[in-house]
Amino acid sequence: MPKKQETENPYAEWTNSLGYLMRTAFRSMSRALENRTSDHGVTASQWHFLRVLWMEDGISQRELSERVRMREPTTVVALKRLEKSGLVLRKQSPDDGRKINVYLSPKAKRLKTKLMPLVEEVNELATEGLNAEEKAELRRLLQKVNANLAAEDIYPMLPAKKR
Amino acid sequence: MPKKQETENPYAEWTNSLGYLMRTAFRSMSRALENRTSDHGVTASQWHFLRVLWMEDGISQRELSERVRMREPTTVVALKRLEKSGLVLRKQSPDDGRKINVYLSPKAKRLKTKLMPLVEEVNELATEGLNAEEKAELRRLLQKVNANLAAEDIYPMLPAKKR
DNA sequence: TCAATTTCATTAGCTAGCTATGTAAATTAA
DNA sequence: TTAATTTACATAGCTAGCTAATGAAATTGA
Repeated sequence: MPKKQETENPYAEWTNSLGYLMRTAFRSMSRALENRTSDHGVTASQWHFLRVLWMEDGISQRELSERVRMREPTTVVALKRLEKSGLVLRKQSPDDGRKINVYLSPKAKRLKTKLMPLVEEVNELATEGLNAEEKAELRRLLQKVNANLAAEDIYPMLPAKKR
Repeated sequence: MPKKQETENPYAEWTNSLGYLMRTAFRSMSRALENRTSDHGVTASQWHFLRVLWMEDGISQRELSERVRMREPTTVVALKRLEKSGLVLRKQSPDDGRKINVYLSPKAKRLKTKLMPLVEEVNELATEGLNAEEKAELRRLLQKVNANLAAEDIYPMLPAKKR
């Protein structure tokens, strides 16, 4: 164990823990994002669902859950709110009566061009002072962490084969 | 912009976003942690508060909020639950009638030796396959992100001067 | 010295996650 | 071809975050 910093900074030990760093980084990013998107009536959580739908409009709720890596009840509740604010429509699948497909409203599609720059802004703020290699390295390392934890996680890592 | 991977993986675009990676990494770690600590009646959220108190027993609720970087109402509610499960005691400060100091119970102090290895296990699982330099780099980059976002965040970065 | 301001904790009420459980449609198997 | 199983969604009830507003003690300042 290197003990170099500890005398300078009494908090170094636990502010250096991966869990602490993840938690604070995630919450700070969420807050920064929501500060910007809330003017358009979109929360940080909703943003994650919308981003997937902008890529794959019309997928089922189950598929959507897998994409955002949230459990089904979380998705159900999130979609109810998105539906209430007129951003998505839910239609029963004609092929399979169990499935409900989720579609973006025109309003939600228009929002994409407004929201994307805001998110870009947050990403740039978050990675300010990092060069291109460092930014790529951060992503790579986080993906590795995700892959490592996927073993005991809910869904297989994407791109997912149907299990 | 390198476009190498995009043709291989249709999800590469948004699964590469910093917000997505942070969110999934944080939630996966929380779940992995809670899977292990729940046997001892401790949630992932409570863990963060306990860890600070193991370092600085007897600090005020406000100070505790700053350390874990959560808002005061979040801390109040978390402490109520910790108090109810017999892990902390809250005593009004004799010096300042507004302050409430938070103390660990003997039970909570004993828990430290049981919980620390579990958390260590999660950290190792999360960073499996990364060498020492990569682990250090991940921490360094996350700290940089935290520092960048601190500007529009709630509390000044630690170690904090009293503001 | 006492009125105004600041600080610390709290409450109320909201969104967002989770697990456990239920229900109906589709699929599998007897 | 009907009974059992699986799949997809929903509901209930919980913890954990947040903002806004309230209350009470301490501090400031006229």
